[in-house]
Amino acid sequence: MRSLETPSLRTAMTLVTEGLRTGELVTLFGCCRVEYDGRAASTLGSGNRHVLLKPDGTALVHTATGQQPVNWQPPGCTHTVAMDEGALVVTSERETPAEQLTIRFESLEHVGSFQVTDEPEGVSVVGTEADLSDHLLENPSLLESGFTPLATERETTAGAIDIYGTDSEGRTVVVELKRRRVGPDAVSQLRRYVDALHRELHTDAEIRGILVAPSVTGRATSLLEEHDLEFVALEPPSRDV
Amino acid sequence: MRSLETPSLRTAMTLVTEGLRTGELVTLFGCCRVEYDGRAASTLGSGNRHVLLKPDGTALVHTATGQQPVNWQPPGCTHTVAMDEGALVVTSERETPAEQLTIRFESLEHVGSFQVTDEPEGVSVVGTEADLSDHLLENPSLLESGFTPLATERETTAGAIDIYGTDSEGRTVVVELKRRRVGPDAVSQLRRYVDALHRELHTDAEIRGILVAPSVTGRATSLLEEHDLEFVALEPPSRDV
DNA sequence: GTTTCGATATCGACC
DNA sequence: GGTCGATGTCGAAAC
Repeated sequence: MRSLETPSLRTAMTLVTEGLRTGELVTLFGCCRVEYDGRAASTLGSGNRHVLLKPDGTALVHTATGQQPVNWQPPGCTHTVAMDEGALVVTSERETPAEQLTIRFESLEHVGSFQVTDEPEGVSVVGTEADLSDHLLENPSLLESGFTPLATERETTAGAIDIYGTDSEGRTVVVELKRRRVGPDAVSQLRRYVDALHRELHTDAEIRGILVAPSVTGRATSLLEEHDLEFVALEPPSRDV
Repeated sequence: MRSLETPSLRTAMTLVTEGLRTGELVTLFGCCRVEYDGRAASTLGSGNRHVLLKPDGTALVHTATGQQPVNWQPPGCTHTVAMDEGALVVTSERETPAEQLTIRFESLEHVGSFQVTDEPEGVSVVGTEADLSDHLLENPSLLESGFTPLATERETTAGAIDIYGTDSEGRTVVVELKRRRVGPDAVSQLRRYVDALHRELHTDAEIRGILVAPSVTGRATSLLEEHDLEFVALEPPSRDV
């Protein structure tokens, strides 16, 4: 680990170069301009920002506000650093798609380079759609009495159905799960699966489509009624509600 | 600006407390465990991570890999710092929805606090869907000869139509724009708008639905044909293609 | 590689 | 505050 307060740009360049070479995580804070050109294009005028360069090729530029970086480059990019016309220029670029991020520092308040230990295990998240699926498969009556799940991720030409099964009267049931409140997009998704199943099964028999989520918006409710689809309110498990 | 190498946890707490109080951007690098509980729940074992606390209440926890933070808290949260059982504990929490992020440092390699100047102007991005819309409105024949735009963001019960107009034969045209390659979701969106317009106009006359994007996936192409919708290939402008 | 869909999506606009 | 749709969405899994 090495860290420098108010370094000269040239000194910082040496530290950043060495940090990138040895696979460390590099941070910079200072006054810079940023330009991006690739899938879109953007420019950002001079100001103080925090820059994070990861050993996997990720680059992030953060201002004082917002969860998202104001500019970034995804993993797999190549970081380079150089002096140009008195400025410290950090570039991060990739091909496919061709895009380039250029950060031009005119002054620096801090630069650091840090060794990151391997992650022993990743983050484990509870409360996802997969958990909701498990919960429902273990307790099919949460959907309705007599529901029998037959398959998960059942493939159709329109995509994979979350849960596929039958109801107490033997009708086919298509279940689409969402871990949070749903809008029109989820209704359309469910409808595509029901339509696809009608075609594939070559049947005139009723196929029920049921959207399972904590709640539903008004416009989505209208869409559900319009297409004879149903809604069952169900929260993801393992939440301290 | 203040910056400390391998600070004691207690010294770091003082610097972080002061940085949060004065509205500075605070960074920490060290060995920590992270827990989150709220919309979902997650745990992350011990390891070296980079933590960024913004004056707007954003918290970000980054590992060596990935563009996205491994844990985070959105803007508007309240950051607090305290010592607990020999560890430096940073918490970030909010209500509505109730969620809390807890970062427990057992050691620190660096802590810093930086003043961020106001952004004189934000980032300006070129190549968005709005640019594609402007481009098409200025050159309607890019869609097809004889196309006449009548409105943008025309409201329907299903949502707003990107561009609404008529073709050379006076038929109503619904245009849905996407700045990048489209999948089935965009086709469903266009279909909802065309259906809504049929109902609202109380007409049996043909309404054409045209999806405009750089390209389209196979399954989306099938969906387009299935519902008698059309596709026109068009790139967003201002890209150096 | 492409395609598809989930996400603690985030973000902005509008109501 | 809720709703809706865009995003340089990101990320993973299936193919």
